[in-house]
Parts: sequence; structure tokens; C-alpha cells
Amino acid sequence: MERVIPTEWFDRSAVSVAPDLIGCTLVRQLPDGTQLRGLIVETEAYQEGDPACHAYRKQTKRNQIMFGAPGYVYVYLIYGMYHCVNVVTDRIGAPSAVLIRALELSPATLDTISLKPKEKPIRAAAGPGKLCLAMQINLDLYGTKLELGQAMWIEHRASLFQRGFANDWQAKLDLGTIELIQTTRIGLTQGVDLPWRWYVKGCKAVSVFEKLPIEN
DNA sequence: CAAACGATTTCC
DNA sequence: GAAATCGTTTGT
Repeated sequence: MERVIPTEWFDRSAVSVAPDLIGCTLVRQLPDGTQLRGLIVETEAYQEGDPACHAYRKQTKRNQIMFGAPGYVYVYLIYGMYHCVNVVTDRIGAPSAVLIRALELSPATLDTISLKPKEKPIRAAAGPGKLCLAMQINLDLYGTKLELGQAMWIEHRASLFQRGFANDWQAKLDLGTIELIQTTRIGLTQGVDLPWRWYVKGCKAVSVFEKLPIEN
């Protein structure tokens, strides 16, 4: 069974894709063939009518990929020093994307990369900027297609590989008993009340813990 | 052309 | 609580 997610899978709203990406595996293939892998444990959706979306105002050089076909990579530089990686979603002409905010890196990946001196391994990709550092994602990946053999692709939940390294929350996810928290997004000045952030409850690789589920 | 800003992280 | 740091976007 093919585990690589096809681009058509992303051809729906970002709000629909974002929670479904939790538990999937982000794969980064370096030029030398090395693969870096991590389970997606936190996502945020950005779409039309959302004042926080980079495509809210108009099409620009930076956001143009969001206006195109789903299943492509949107990378941007934030605060002049970090990168954030998104997956473009929805049909052509419906600018939207899902920001990948945190990964639980595979043991093999942790062996491959160099951790900061005092960094806990579980926190190595806890946050959108740290995630891109760990996975060696930069602007070079802007506009690339998520496809097997490319610089990056995404694999469906619950592969045998995933069971091998995930913490106990993955088993729960397979059983359908995992708790996915839906709450408001991080670090915004606009659209602060839209509940378009999802993360795995109890996962120590998530960027921010304190945000609780939306009431009612 | 100048100025402000930002979907972050880290350190004081 | 505040600095670091720079390409993009917006205003004059």
C-alpha cells in the first residue's frame, strides 16, 4: 500500500487538511539521499477570509504559491532568521495553506542531525522555526511539489515505520482514542480567535502547551 | 525610496 | 521582558 500522500489529498480546505495531517510523517530527502523524518504533532490552518493568512490582501511574490495547485511547499522567512514550512491546500484560486508547527523526530533522524548542546531530543523540532532548522528546510524548497523522490513529501498515518519510534500517543491514534486538541493559533495579531490550531494532547514535542481547547 | 512589520526563538 | 535580524509589504 502506497503511503506517500498524493497531491489530490490536499485539494480541500486548509481547515479540513490541518487536523488530518496530525500523525502523518513529514519526510525530507537531502541531496545526498539522506532522509529525515518526523511525525507531525501540531498544525495550523490559514485560508480565505482569514486576516492572518499571508494571502489575505492580494497575490504577491511571496504568497503566490498559495494561489496555485494543492500539494506544493510554501516556505517563508520569519523575523529575518527562521523559516516556516506550509503545505498548500485547496483548489487553484483558493489561496490557503497548513503551517506545520511541530514534529516528533524519528530516532534515526535524531542520530543524523546535531542537537543543540542542552536541547532535549523530544524538543528538537518543537516549533515551526526549530522544525525547519532540524529538517534543513529553507527558501530553496519554495514551490517544490510534495512527491516521492522530491526534496520533501508526506506519508499517511500509522505506517509500520511510525510505530517503531512514536511515543504512546501514536498507538492511541491508531486506535482512534487519541485526543486531538483544537484551539486558537500562536503568535498572531489578527484572526486571534479563529480555532484553527490542532495538536496531540500530551505530546511533549508540541510547541506550546498552555493553550486549552475552545470551550463549548 | 523609506519605514514598518512579522504564522519565532532564545536569553537576561 | 526584550533583543536578534532581514526580506516583504506598505506607505509617502
